[in-house]
Amino acid sequence: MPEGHTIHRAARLQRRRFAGAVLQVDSPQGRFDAGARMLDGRELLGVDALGKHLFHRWEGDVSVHIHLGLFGKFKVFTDVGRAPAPSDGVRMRWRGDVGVMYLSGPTACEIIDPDAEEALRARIGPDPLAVRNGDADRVVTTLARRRAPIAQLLLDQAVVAGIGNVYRAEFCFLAGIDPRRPANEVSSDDALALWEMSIRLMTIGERIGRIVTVDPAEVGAAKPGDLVRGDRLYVYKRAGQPCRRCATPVRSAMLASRRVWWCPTCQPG
DNA sequence: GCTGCATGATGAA
DNA sequence: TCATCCTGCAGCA
Repeated sequence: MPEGHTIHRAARLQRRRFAGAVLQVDSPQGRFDAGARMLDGRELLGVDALGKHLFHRWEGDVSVHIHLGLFGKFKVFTDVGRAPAPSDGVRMRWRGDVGVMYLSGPTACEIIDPDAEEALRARIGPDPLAVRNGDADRVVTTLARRRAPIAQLLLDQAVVAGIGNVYRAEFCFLAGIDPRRPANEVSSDDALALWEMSIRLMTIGERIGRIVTVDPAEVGAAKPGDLVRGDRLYVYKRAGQPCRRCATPVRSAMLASRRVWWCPTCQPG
């Protein structure tokens, strides 16, 4: 499910499997009929991701913008003959010699022109999975200037791109910061630590395809991929359960209409 | 079968 | 801050 690591992983896997292939494109659901007709029979040239946005580059200078939103999913089937029938909700389908891909539930699936793409990219902040020079400074500076709760800003895609509700709660835990603390009261060292852990942990998430923030050594595992469900996160959705570090019950609250979790002892206000 | 919820984001008020 | 859109699935009757 879709935080930035999911999108970047999807982009990488789609690139590997489908780039260079001529694809049959349609929209079983019908809501992308016009776009699908335009793409049908073209070669997919490339796939790239920025934050939670993904772009498909097609032969003939056509780009498609995808945003999975909360519900969107890509499903890829390697064995063309054995791909299941698409569900009613499949917005876009690809079929080719190399595989089959179904996209369902996206917030956005649209042909995008260069100007619109440029405008979109301009409002996306630094992406921990696509780091550029100056990104760390930009994030630290932005956080230092804003009074909104730190956890709220970590979800703001103009501030940092790709972090979602799971990672933001986990990063605040690992930094020892109460998620409700105003961002301008977070030290620049802590802000930098948040940025650097987002790079480290989201990179792991992109590689293994799931969110793991718990240090494997803490639960006697060798690597993040070995952690079982239930051991992978410190605070997300663990309200009332004991903190893994200090046993204090994990708390939760709504923050700008999204729920956030934290340990009141490890994350003092 | 129905209800509510979920790792997201937007536009109106 | 609220309503709305997007889909699938767990939990319940």
